[in-house]
Amino acid sequence: MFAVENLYLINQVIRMRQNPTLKKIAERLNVSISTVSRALKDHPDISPETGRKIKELAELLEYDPNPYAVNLRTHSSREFAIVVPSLSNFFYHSFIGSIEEEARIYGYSVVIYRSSNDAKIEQEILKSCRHKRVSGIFIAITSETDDMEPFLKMDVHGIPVIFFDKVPQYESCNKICVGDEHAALLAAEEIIRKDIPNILGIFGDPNMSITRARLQKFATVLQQNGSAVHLKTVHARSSAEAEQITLSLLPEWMDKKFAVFCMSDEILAGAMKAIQRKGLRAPADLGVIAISDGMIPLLFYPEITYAETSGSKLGKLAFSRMMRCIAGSSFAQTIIDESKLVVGGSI
Amino acid sequence: MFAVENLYLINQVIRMRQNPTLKKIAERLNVSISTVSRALKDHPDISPETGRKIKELAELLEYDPNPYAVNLRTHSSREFAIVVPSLSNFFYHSFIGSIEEEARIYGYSVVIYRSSNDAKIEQEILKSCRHKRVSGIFIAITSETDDMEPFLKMDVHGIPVIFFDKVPQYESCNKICVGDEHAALLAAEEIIRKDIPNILGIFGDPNMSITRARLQKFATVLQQNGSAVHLKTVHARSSAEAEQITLSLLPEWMDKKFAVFCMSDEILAGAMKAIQRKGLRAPADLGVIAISDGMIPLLFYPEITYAETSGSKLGKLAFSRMMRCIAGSSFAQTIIDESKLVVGGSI
DNA sequence: ATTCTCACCGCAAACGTTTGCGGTAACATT
DNA sequence: AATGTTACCGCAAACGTTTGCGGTGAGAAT
Repeated sequence: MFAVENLYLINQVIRMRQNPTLKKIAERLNVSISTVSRALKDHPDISPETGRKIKELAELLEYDPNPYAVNLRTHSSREFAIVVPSLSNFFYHSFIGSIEEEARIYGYSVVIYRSSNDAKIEQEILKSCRHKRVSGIFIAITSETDDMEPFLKMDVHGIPVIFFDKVPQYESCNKICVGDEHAALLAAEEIIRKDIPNILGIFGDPNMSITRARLQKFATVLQQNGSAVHLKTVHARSSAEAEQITLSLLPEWMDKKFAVFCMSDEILAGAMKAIQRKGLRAPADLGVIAISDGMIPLLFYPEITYAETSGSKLGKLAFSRMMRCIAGSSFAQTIIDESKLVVGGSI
Repeated sequence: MFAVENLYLINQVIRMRQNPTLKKIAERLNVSISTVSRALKDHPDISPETGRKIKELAELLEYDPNPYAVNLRTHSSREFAIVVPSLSNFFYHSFIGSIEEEARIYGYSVVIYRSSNDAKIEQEILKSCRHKRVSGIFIAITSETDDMEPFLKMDVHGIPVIFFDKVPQYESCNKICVGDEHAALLAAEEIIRKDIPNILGIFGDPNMSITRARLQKFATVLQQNGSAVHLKTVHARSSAEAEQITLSLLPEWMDKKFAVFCMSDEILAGAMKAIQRKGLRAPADLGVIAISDGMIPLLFYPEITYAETSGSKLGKLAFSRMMRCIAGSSFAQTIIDESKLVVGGSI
């Protein structure tokens, strides 16, 4: 008596614990597993009658195919990986958010990896992606990544790789980048429009390609403008350094009409701190303009005018490129996302 | 001749494309699959000699077990899920980062899901987690989540759930929360220490438990302090609303010695905009103090004094709780993370 | 009555692991 | 010489799916 009750209980528990499988549905309906499998995907070989019954029961039991079994059989994971150097960055968040949104629609899930800007960790992540047979990889590489071989290996394994934001030099791969030149152009044009003669341009690490691109274009546009614009450029490797530099430079600019240009959010944060510290206010005492992902500029009053580099737009572009790769397009392409000027009131 | 060459090529490609498996290693070494499997996990039944050879070859071929096959067999995915209402939030980033870091050490990977604060999507995510048999779930629930049933279902399936930050009322589950009361206490104490008689307290949506907790404690501590502190509390549901309210209230406070308390980063951002707009400066014109995750306060000069609610610390706590659950601890616990005061210069 | 179509369905192998169980030598114990 | 022990290793089933192929019965065509 006790034993029977016990067994019943155990069965109950097992029933509860286990997800329904094809086999269970098949047994309940006295058909074969293959029939159930086919019915669930509307295979023409299945009669309408049988199909209906199977689908009804599957619905009732909340059947969902076991993704691991499916993958083992078909090698398709319906899972994307996004690899970024860091998560503390508004740009990547909006990128991730945008990919995630699209992926949901197509029934994919998204795994997010953080390389901590460490090439070693990046390698490990790539390996794990290979073994997990992800459907595709979106990656912003670390600043020290120089070996393309792991990425080519992905290709051999049939896993498409879309580089975004931080992309390698290597030509024939899919890259989706921010329009560095275009953003710099927009900022420079706004400065010219406001007719400001003196510019303090604060840029990032001169070794980064993004710095070179933005600086070069920014300088060129200002120079091309007939009137003599005086541009002084400095480099800061961190927010704190940007603050320091700005702080030490501000005094000598105070007697002229001038503006500060910050090439990134990080630098903007530092520069704004120095500006506040000196008790200055835009746009009365100076102009401020930046290239930004669009969060920091909104924290100040007046809001900072900036050329936006939109992560979510980049995400959409990257995703559609990815889908094309999955559909079989083997051809590599570099897409550059144009920027747009968001006018605050700081210049 | 051509055919032979062709075949060779095809074989090459196939060799390249396919990850090494137990079977391949076994064939190369003329041993059985079981032996390889056991050797790779140092099973005592395997002779040192055989073990060495197998491990060497496995190393050479960069063998890694196919996670899908392993899961199918063992039902262990070594994969955690983190579910958050939104990604645009510094607190969640640092939480995610911290979980991810720990997980890497233990050989787990992390999937991040975003519920968009929508209970429907949250449901779907949970279902997908169940079917993927994730090893565990960290979740900050949406504000509309009221049904505990899906979570209990997880338990039945043997998937531990750790609630963090936004947790349900329900008693017997694992919750890791920010010490709302403690943070409010720290802020209030600092205000008392600075001997400021008038306080404008800006709080969030009065229906949120977090608001109630912070408000209640904050008010109580101020009241308990013998000297008569005047506290006016207002509620804002967004950054913009906080700005509006602050803007309209500031004029009437200008003639007194006062401070603004912001219960969150969102509100702080709005309030600071109003303060800048009025041309006021802390700490000369007014005091500013907040409860924050620690990013926004650093953008201003002087930096805002705040009681920190650390996502990364919460992550560490949540992770160790998770590991204990996986190890078999069935007992539920609520952990509250104490806050700490970070002194800027705004009060 | 024989053959041909078709619509419908099941068999069985395969994906790559893990693991209980059983087997075989070699050597030590009676 | 028979038995026991020990160290090593392989067989085979199972996890849940997908899919090529072959089979059955019913009706149509010859």
